[in-house]
Formats: sequence, structure tokens, C-alpha cells
Amino acid sequence: MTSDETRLNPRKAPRQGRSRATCAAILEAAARILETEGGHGLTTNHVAALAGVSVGSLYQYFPGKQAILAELIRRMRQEMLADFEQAALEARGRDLAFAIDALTAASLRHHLRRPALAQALEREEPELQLDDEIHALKARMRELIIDVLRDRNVAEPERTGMDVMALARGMSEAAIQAGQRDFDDLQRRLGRAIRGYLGLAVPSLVGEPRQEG
Amino acid sequence: MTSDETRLNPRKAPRQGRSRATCAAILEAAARILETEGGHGLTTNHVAALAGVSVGSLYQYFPGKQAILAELIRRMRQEMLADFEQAALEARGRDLAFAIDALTAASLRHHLRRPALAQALEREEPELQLDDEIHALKARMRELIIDVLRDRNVAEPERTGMDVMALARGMSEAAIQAGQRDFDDLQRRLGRAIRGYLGLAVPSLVGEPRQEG
DNA sequence: TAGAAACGCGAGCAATTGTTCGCATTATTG
DNA sequence: CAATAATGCGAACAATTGCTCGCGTTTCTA
Repeated sequence: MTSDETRLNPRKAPRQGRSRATCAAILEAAARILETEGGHGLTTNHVAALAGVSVGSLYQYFPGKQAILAELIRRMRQEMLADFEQAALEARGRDLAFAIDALTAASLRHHLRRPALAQALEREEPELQLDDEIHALKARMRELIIDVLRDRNVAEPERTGMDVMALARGMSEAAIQAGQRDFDDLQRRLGRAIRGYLGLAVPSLVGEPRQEG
Repeated sequence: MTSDETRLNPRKAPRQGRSRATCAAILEAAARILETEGGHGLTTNHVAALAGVSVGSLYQYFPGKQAILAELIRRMRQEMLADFEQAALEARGRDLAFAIDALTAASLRHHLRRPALAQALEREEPELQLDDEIHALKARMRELIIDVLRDRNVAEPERTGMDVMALARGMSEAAIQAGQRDFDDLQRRLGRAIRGYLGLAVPSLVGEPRQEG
């Protein structure tokens, strides 16, 4: 049987400048297709055509379209993890509220860079048999969040971290899908949701009922 | 050009009992494939084979696989809306906390019935050019939530409703993906998140910091 | 500068998937 | 029980997509 390695990893590394450009063009074309047509438009011929290279060249570096997708996801996850590590670092020694702001800012920067691409990759991710490396990246991300919470005395950091990540992701996706792009507004709402979940004080959205039925 | 109607609607309605059974078998087979293999396994031949009918029969009732998917989504949304309408009805005259419980319970019942199917359909939905009917179902659902909030004096019910739906969806999806199936536990967590977002009192998860680094 | 290695090409074959059509079978109708 | 309509069938054709391979070109290397 063919292992994940064989199916999902680049076939060979480009050694010269032009081949690096070819690889880059292929990945960029795949990204653009995901943005504009979704996963169904992602065919090897289509990618190659949009990249301005031949299919032959494509197959020289990627064993198939899954490998292209895997590479895009890998990079996305790497970038995301780096952003979060940076945020966690900035928040060292600061309180929970500060850490939440730093992390939500990192998350939003990530989602707002190429909104449609981020959405598409997250949608395709579960369809893929995940690479060990991608698994590891996601695990480190989770650990990072959990540590931030644990260091600040949050109860049940594992489950809390999972819930907080999940609700933030849900809100970000929906907002971006709806075309919202106002960073500060989004961050306020994410912050409210997370603080609220944790039981921190949050200004109420509920007014006094005027009258009853 | 072929309209959405042509592409997404059933081709003709079954009139006899056996053809109704055929249609049902096709839809059920498609559902099972989505559950076990995801959207990529959903091919017309595959569906027909698993349903125990011939492709010819399949095409007699559905113009293509998109139509099958659209029908599954339509039914899912109809069911969901019905559940929510029922919950909103039960909550008539009751306070916000009660309404939240009723609605989250409805949502969870929906997600827990066939977890993998619900996930798969929600993932496939955005790839499809949505039917007007499906759009309408989603709009009614949104209106229902907004009305529940507005009736209880929640500020900015449109945006609040959107955020609350989004965070609940994010949490449900993640939890179910992680294999969690404990209804009461999930409802508690969803309730906490929603109440917290709204600024209602929620027990804190944050302990007093013991000491500083 | 010659030989080797890396790279790029795209026609074309292989494999998969989508769809139709004529005919057999079963139900309905009058 | 005809006549007619509804249903079911699946081989076969069409379209799409995946992928290879031989050959020409560019870059590197010694």
C-alpha cells in the first residue's frame, strides 16, 4: 500500500530558482482556485493551467492534488502556529484579559489575510487523511492555548481551551462568510464571547423587560 | 443555461410505492456515504450501487448528484427549522434563560441524531449553489432566533443572534468531531457560552492567581 | 565547453465519473 | 384482461480528471 508520505508529501524538492518559482506558482494557483471555486474546481490540469506550467511539471513536484492541498494546509497551520506563539510570547506575564486579546488578534489577522482561502482550507482539511506533521502542528497549537489558560488558573484548561477555540472559530467563520472585515469590531465580539464563557465580567446585552404578555 | 431548478430539483415525483422506496433508498445511501466517506465518495454509480438500484433509476428521479445533495440539505434544514419552531413555541412567555435552554436542546438533538451526517451536510452546503428554498429555510431560522432575542429585550438582536448561532455551531461541531456525545454536558457548555456572550451571570472558570512568576 | 543533472513540456493514454436509452417488468386503469 | 403508464435495469457511450513518458531546453559543474 501507498503510505501517507507517498501520497501527501512533495515528490522532490526544487533545486534551481526556476523550479522554486514553478512550485510557488502551482501552490498559488491552487490557492486561488480554492478561493474562487472551492474544492471541486481543484483539478491537476486546472491548477497547472492557471499556474502557467504544464501538468508534467506539476507531477514532478507533487504526486497528486492531495499533496498540493496538504502542502497548503501545512503552510497555513505553520503560519498560524507561529502567529499564536508570537502572541503568547507577548502575553507572557500579563493577565488573562491581555492574553485573550493577543490571541484573538492573532487569530483574526490570520483569518483576514486571505479570508476565502482560510475558509476553504479549513473546509477541505477534514476530507484529507491528515499528515503526521499537520497533526503535530494542530496539537502544538492546542497545547499552547491550554498552557495559556492553565498558567492563569483557568479551571479545566483542556476542555475550556477546546471550547474557546471552537466558539472563536465558529464566530470568525460566520462573520467572514457574511463579509464582515472590521478587525476591531470582530475582536470586540470574540473577546466578549470568550470572556463571557470564562465567566469574566462582560457588559450585559439584555435590557430590563418593559412589560409582560 | 440550465437553471438551478433544473440542476437541483428532483426530476419527477415518484407516484407508486416502490418508486418512493427507490427514492428513499437513494437518499439514505447518499447519506450513509457522506457519513462514512465524505463528499468525495458521493458518486452517482456508488450511490446507486449502495442503494441497491440501478443508475438509470437514480437519474429518473434526480438530475445528478447535486440534486441528491440538495434534497438531503433541504430535508435537514426543514427538520432543523421545525425543531427550532417547536422550541420557540415551548418558550413562549418564558424568560431568556429558558428560551436559550430550549433552543440549545433543539440544536443538540439535531446534531446528535446523526452526527457525522449533520457535519458532512454542513460542510458540503457552501460548495453547492444554494436553492432558493434552502435559502428561505435558513432565513426563517435566523429570523426565529432574532425574534426570540428581540422579544426578550436583547440589544442588537440581528448581530447578537448571528454571533450566538455561530459560536454554538462552532462548539457543537468541534465537540461532535471529538466524539463527545453527552447531551447534558454539551448543553451546559453551550448554555454557558451563550449566557456569557449575552452578559448574563455565569460561574467563573478563573481562580485567584496563587503567585506571580 | 562538454557532459550531466535539473527542468519543462504537453500529447495522449488510463481511470474514474456522469449520463442516456432501449427494453423488460410491474402496476394502474377502464 | 387489454391498454397504458410507471418503474427498473444496466450496458454503453460521453465527459472529466489523473497521470506518464519521451524528448527538447536550461542550468550547473568540473
